[in-house]
Amino acid sequence: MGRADGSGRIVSPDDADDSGTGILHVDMDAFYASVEVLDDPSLRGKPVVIGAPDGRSVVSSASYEARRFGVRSAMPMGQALRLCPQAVVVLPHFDRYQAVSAQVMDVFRSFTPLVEPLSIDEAFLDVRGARRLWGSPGRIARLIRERIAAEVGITASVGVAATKHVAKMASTMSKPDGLLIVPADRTQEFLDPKPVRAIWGVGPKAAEALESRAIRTIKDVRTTPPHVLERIVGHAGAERLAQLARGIDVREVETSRTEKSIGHEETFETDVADVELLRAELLRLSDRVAARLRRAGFEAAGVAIKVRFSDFSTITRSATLPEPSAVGQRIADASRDLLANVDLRLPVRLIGVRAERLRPAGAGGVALWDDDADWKRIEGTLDDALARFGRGAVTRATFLGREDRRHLPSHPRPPADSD
DNA sequence: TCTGGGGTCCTGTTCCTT
DNA sequence: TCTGAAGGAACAGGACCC
Repeated sequence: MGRADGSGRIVSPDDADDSGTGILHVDMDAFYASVEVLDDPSLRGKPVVIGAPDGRSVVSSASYEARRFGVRSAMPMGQALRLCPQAVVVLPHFDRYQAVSAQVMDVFRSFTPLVEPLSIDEAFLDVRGARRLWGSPGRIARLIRERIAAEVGITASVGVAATKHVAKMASTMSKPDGLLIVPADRTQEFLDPKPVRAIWGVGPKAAEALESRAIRTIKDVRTTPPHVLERIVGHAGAERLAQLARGIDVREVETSRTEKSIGHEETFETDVADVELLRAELLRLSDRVAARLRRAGFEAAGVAIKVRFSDFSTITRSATLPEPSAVGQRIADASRDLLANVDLRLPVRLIGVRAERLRPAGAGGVALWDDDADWKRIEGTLDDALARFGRGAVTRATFLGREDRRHLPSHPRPPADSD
């Protein structure tokens, strides 16, 4: 979601050149706040702030009326209300946002199957194959904006370009309720004067590091030698920055994505020093994580916990599970073992559980050996296998994941030809 | 002013295996 | 049997995004 207040908005004229383009980035304007206004028209024109009005909450979304007072997403609610005391604070309704999001995504898919949802309120579209049916990318962008306004009742901003990165930058600049087209042969002139902070992936830290070395614009990035860039942002970062600064972005619009982790975390209303309370909270969070794993048909091979102390310092601890699981108690046991090795020198402000290295439940299976080193592979969990062959018959076992192999503790490596 | 909750990706370190 | 190098996996932490 955009965080700016809409000043400095740039939009394309109706007859704008869209040659060489084909990637759209569509972003709803102040999405949560817009949905609340849609559902309660008396909020229209008022500074609306989404979040809990008290405690330790932060702003999830703010209407453009609120943004004019300096209110931004992720700002502590107390600070937001000092900036804009007349703001109407509305508790979030995530189910409703999901439903509206699905409606919007349906509009996208009526133009092209190549839709990559980035989050609840934005997506990339590849419309290069939709020209014959719907017209040029610029025309498709206009149609999409019209249909979202007419059918859903909220506004969206759209960036049109030859690549995902430039399309995303363009939609951000056109906000709110705008459309900005960057024809392919004007990409470099579009990029060059922009601040480094405008590059997707350059946050406050990287921007400060770059600016302290007089690298302030994208043109500066483009003309900085690779080894200098690498010293500032690391190998992978330098390579990515150098490419994006030249308008090169080879990433395709990906229609399917598999989750890599599922987690829950919670900030306590007041800091907690009681270990038993922390352990109880880990069980509750583990149950929620496990339920989501099962719903999604996944098992986790690893578990991580996160502990944030009263001074806001944060640590994480992670471990590999004895075997992949989607059972709350197993995840909770592992989480509690991890917590036992944390130095609880300060009261705890936040605690979280995350299931990592997800794999389809039952996929991969296990390989089992008997004493003669004959081995069999079966689908399912180790428990399934032991039930089938008997505990005594199995002397060695290993999980056979799709991309990796993890060994049971105290079991040796499988034979070299075992896969 | 006092910092949510959901994630992804990258880097450096350590440990294990070959 | 011991040692060291190389490579990979696991782990911890941080930056970043919405």
